[in-house]
Order: sequence, then C-alpha cells, then structure tokens
Amino acid sequence: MLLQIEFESDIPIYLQIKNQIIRGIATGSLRLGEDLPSVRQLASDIGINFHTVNKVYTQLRQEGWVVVHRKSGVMINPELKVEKNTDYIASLEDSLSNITAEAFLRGVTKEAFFHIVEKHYAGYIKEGRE
Amino acid sequence: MLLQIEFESDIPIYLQIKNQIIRGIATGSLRLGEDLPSVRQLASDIGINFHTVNKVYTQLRQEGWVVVHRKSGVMINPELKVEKNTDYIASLEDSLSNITAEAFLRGVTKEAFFHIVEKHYAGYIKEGRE
Amino acid sequence: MLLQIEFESDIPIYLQIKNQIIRGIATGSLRLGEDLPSVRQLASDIGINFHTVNKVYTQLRQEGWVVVHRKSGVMINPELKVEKNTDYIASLEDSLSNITAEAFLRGVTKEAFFHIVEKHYAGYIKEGRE
Amino acid sequence: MLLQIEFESDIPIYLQIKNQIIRGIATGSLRLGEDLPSVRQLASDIGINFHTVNKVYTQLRQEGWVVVHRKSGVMINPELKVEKNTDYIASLEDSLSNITAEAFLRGVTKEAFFHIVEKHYAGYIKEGRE
DNA sequence: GTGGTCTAGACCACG
DNA sequence: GTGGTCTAGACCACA
Repeated sequence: MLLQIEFESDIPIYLQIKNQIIRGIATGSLRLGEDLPSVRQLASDIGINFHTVNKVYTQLRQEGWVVVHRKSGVMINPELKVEKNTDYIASLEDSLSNITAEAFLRGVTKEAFFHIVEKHYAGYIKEGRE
Repeated sequence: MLLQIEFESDIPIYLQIKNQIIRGIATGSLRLGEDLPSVRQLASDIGINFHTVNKVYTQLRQEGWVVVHRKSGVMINPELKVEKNTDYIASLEDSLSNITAEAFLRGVTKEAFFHIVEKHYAGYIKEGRE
Repeated sequence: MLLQIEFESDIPIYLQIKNQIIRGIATGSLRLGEDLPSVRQLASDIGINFHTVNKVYTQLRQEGWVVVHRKSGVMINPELKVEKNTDYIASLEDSLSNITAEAFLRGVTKEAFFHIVEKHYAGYIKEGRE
Repeated sequence: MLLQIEFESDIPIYLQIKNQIIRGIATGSLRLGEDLPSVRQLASDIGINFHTVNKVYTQLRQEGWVVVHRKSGVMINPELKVEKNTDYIASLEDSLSNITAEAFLRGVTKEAFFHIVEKHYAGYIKEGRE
C-alpha cells in the first residue's frame, strides 16, 4: 500500500496516514492480518519524523484497528470488530450534520450527495471477517 | 438563534460557532438578511472573548455567508450564493471518503448512512423561505 | 449627479462619496462652479448620517476640490487647481507600485493595464479651466 | 528581503507587510518556493506583535500567495497561480477609476501615468525566474 | 454604538 | 521549533 502525503494540507500528517490506513482496510488494499511497516521504516519511506508514525499506530491500536504482535510489529487486527457505539454514532451524526448543511447550501442535492456516498460504499468489500 | 458551545470539545470554539451558524442558515433558523449579534454582544452572551467571535465573522464574510452592512453590523448574506466550485467538491469527496470508510467498517450499512443523510436534508429548506 | 453607495462594501461610505465626486469632476458630470447639495440634503438623499457627508465636504474643501460660498453652501471650486506636489506623486507611486505588482502576478499584462487606464482617461475632459 | 515599515502611516502595519511581500514576489526579490521567516521571527525582527504577522500570513495563504508546509513554516507558493477572476478585475477597474481621475485632475497626463506604470512593470520578472 | 487593528501573554497541536 | 487558538485590554475609524 502506498501512502500519499500532502505536506501543505491543513490536515495533520498523522491524520492523513491514519485515514488512508482505515480507507485501505475498507477497500481491501490492506487485508486483515496484514503486516504494516515498522514505525521507523514507514517514517523513513514518507520522510517524516518517526514520532508522527508512532502517534498513528498508537491511536490505531487504541481504537482496535491494529494489534501489536511479536517484537513490536504491527498488523491489521485479524479479528477486526470495531464498535458502533453511541459515541461513534453521535460523532458521525455531528459530522454529517455540518457536512450536509454546507453541501445543501452550496447546491449539492440530496441525490448528488447520495451518489457520492454510494460510489464510495461500492468500493468497500466485506472480507471473510464474519 | 441559540448557540450551544462545548468548551471541553476538541473542536475549536470558533469552529463550533461557525458550524452552527451555517447549519442555522440551512435549517432556516437563521433567515437570509437576518442580523447577527455584534461581536461583543455574542461574545458576552456565550461568555468568550470577542476576538474569537470576530474570527468567526471574518471567516464567514470571506466565504460569502454573511455581509457586514457598514455600521449596522453583520447579517446573513441576503443574496447568499456560495459556490459549488471544484475545490469544494474535492474537499467534500475527501471528507466523505474518510467518513464512509470508517462508517462501513464500524457496521453502518449504506442504508443506515443514507438514512442519516436523508434525515438531515429533510430539515433543510429552500431559499424561497419567506 | 447621482451617487451610488454600497453599504456592504469594505470601502467607507465617506470615501465612496468623495471618490465619486472627484470622478464626477474629471468626467464633467460635475462642472466647475456647480453647486453641491447641502450636507443635510445629501445625507437625506442617500439615507446616511449627515456627519458622514460633513466629513466628505470638509476633506474636499481642505484639498481644494470645493469651496464654501454664501450661507455655507458648497460648490465645486471654479478655479480648480489642485496641486501635483511631491506628496501626491509619492502616494501615487506607492499606490501604483502595489496595484501593478498584484496585477502583473495575476496575469494582467502591461498592455491590458494600459488599456484600462486609457479607457478611463478617454472619459475625462478638459474644461475651460485654463 | 528587508521589510520597511512606517509606524506612523495610516496604512495598517499588516497591510504594509502584505503589500511588500506581494511586490517582492513580483520583483523577484522573493522567489517561488522561498521560505519566509516564522511569524515570531519576523515579528521580532520588525519589532511588532506576532499576531500582526500571523494575520498577514493567514491572508496570504487564503489568497494563495503562500503555502504553509507543515512544520517547516511558510513559503512562497511554488506553484503560484493566483486567479484573474472577475471579482479581481472589477476591483482593479474600480481602483484605477479613482486613481486616474484624481491623477488627471492633478495634472498627471496619460503619458506621465503610463510612464509610471511602465517603470514598475519593467521591474517585474516572469515566472521562469530561477 | 459598530467592527478593525494592535499589543501582550498563555496554552496547545504538530512534527 | 512551528503555527493555531484563546484570552484580555487598548485605541481608532466609521456612522
């Protein structure tokens, strides 16, 4: 999997990496159980500080996306089952509340919005992860 | 219009205000041409510094949501017509890319996602709002 | 002469009026010796505070564009001869320095710039003002 | 690049800085991709508050003149391509409308005006500036 | 009264 | 180290 970082973006680098990894899991370009590069390896590949990668892996582990295995290697959680808890639903509602309001006011119809969402969902695959 | 600020949130106060104002325009609780409180008034109401409100109003003005009618203060742009330019579409695509991926992995089906979006869109009213 | 004020402009109202009067003199829509409306009359016409108009007239008088005649009426200076002093030249240089730099960077060629200037100059008339 | 600030000017400090930076880009004394001092560094150099510099950089970024390369600070946009949109043309027309009218009335001939403009344009260099 | 500018100092997020 | 956010208080321009 190849990560694309935009250093001039207003989105923090650690978030760009984290988002791309989660998207990678959803689209299947990262498979459950697949190893991720070591912290120093990935940092060196991208050309960033290894503390930044560390932050990503730490958050991903805390949220259950990855697990640490032998000698501090990291892999996508083979038994991935992140929660759809109330906190998440609340934050999703909040995000969509803001996003849809602006989209509506900017002339993005509900149908156009649906179309974008559908396009993305079409790219996600259900792996053998019961 | 009543603003609800969470001071412990990790979302900056100025962004919370900005988002709520944009949502207010979409839902019609703020009508086109309606006056907003003065920076100092709103700051005092919420209990924050007026510079924070000033930042909100400045950004809203630069993006075309409000106009400052010299002296009489700030009002919702009566001829609101913010653009659906390529930059915005790109950012919308990017946001939805991340949001849908995580939603999918957390078990939010496309239908459930649609349902949330639809619920919000149902609350938005067309410009012809008297 | 009809004044057009934009209350939402970032240019102060008094400056908009002042500029339009000076442009009016240059284009001939205001003739030398022509009477201007009284402070209260103009303020009432435009729908602004008469202090604002007062400020305009005061500045115009100080700079020599208008003269006060009988019972505080104001008219365009019949012997208009504003100075091309070094201060003015310096300020003109400074303005054009900024304006041309941005124009250049935004892709306005020297020829296009000349064209705009020429268009405006073509609208100015030399009155009998020796 | 050396900034020259006049503290007694009626032009706000932040605007003086902003104008000089844009002129610097046009004249080539600031090259595309060149780093600008940090907000605190520049503020300290000039002897002003860092918030004032921050305001300059924020506006320059919003208008596309500079980019903030995360962590390494602010640099002149290496792919500078600010737009010549209708809004800008309108504001340019308006500025020149006022400036040429006053210049004409103060005895600055069209030729003299052209001469000033030409002098400035002669100092600007094309993008291919290594 | 309004918003705009500037100063001063604090804390945080990021890398 | 960098920029971003927030607070606090001052003065000014405008209407």
